Amino acid sequence: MKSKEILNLSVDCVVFGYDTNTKSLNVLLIKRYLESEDKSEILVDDYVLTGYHVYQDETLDKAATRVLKELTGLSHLYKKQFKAFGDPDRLTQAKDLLWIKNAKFDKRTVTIAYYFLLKTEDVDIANNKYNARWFPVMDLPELGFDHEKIIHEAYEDLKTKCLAEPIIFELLPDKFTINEVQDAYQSILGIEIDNRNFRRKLINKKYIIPLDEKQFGVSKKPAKLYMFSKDVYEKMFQKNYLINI
Amino acid sequence: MKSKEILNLSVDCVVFGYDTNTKSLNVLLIKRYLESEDKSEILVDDYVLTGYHVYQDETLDKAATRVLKELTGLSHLYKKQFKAFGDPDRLTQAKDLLWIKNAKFDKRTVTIAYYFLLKTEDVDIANNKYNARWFPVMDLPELGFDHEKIIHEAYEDLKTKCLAEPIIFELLPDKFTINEVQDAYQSILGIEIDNRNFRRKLINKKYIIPLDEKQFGVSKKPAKLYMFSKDVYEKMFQKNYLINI
DNA sequence: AAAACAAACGTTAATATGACGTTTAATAAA
DNA sequence: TTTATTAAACGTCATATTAACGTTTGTTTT
Repeated sequence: MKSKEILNLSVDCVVFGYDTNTKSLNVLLIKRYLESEDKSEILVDDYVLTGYHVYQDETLDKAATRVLKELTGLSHLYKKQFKAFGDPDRLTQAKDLLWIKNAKFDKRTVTIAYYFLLKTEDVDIANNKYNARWFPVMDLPELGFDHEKIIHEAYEDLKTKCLAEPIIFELLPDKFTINEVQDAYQSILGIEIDNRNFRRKLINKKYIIPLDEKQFGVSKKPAKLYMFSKDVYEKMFQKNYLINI
Repeated sequence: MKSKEILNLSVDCVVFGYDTNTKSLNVLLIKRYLESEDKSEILVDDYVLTGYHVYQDETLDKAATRVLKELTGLSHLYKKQFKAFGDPDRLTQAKDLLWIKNAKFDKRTVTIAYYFLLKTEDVDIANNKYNARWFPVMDLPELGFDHEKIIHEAYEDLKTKCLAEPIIFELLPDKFTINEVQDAYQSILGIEIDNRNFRRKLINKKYIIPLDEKQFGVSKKPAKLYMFSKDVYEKMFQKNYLINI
């Protein structure tokens, strides 16, 4: 007979926001700050991902979408369920013991981790009820629980997916320059790319549509704007079975 | 305040076994057969993946490894946690209702799904206490619960991974011919590959080591044997940041 | 009008791929 | 013992892609 264990089931959302101006991939985090009852002691003072208990009759995907909506006000973003974290001691390490003793998490908590892709500018950070803040993925603050690990695994998955699918455009504005795409790849993958080769490669793609528009308000020669056509991409697309080992 | 819900937490294992002789990628399944108490009715008669409740103090990875060991007797195989399935109604569709009414699964069951890679021949199927059987992934039997979906998603993930990492060798014997590798790719990806081009490509890899050995017992010109050196692969390996969109 | 500079275009060699034809070495049949 | 058969293994060539550079163009700023 199976023993019934009380579990918590939650989703956690790694919200990746790319900032075209600073060329930085950021993660949206909320403050976890907790004082002891007599206010003599700060129990925890760090940042965490947003996540929440999955409601009784809710699918995992819906729970993640709900959490994201509450945090950012946004829906219909690129979403990926990338890993479940459910080791029995995952919330009971080191300093988090204090939090646990506060009886919030007395049982194993399994969290289904998702990541979302958007543009940093699309989140109205000033009016955010959770006081959420952006942090560059390369310069994260002190993180609670195992959330640093979760972010790290999300980032690894994102990097792999960037190479195989045109999800970079989920991170860029609808109209972008070739150099902005290059900057995004460079920043996210941590590599240098030759501009001339990259430009040629991108312009030759049928689903990169040149617009009759240029940047304006820039202090040098303004660059031509392009857009990504998901439509064209999907229609022309036939899986490229290149064995790249 | 969070409502506490009783949950079942389980792991499910998609065991992929490749058969070099039949050139078939197979999945290891066990029979689910259940009669009503008075034996007047067959409640369920189909196949399912092996899975089990995660023990109280067990990590998810260990639970999966334990289930695999009990099923196949094997350890140290290629393993990947690829997706969590936890929708509230996932075990309560159609005919599975009978099973549910039998009160085995009265609550939401979240399952963390893994897949494993091995050679079909490495499992001693005759002495398997669960009466496990191999089924070609392209010709699966009637499956219980949402296990067809789970297998399908595992297979899709495997195909993607095959293109980017040399995991094909997890499915092949230690010593193999070039044509056996080609057959494996063709069978798994469902494509045709030109033998002369494929051979050239593979032989040029430093981590494909030619052996001073040939096949024997074959009725035509015996082929040269090779092995894959994970060691060489990892040492020479520097991530190939080819943006393939 | 000139300087500054990013945007945009161009060149060439090396490498990889795709689509084929040919030779070789083993067993099986004559 | 020779010959046929067949998969293994090798070779060729045209095209495509990549890497590594140099050059020109078109704005804005001085």
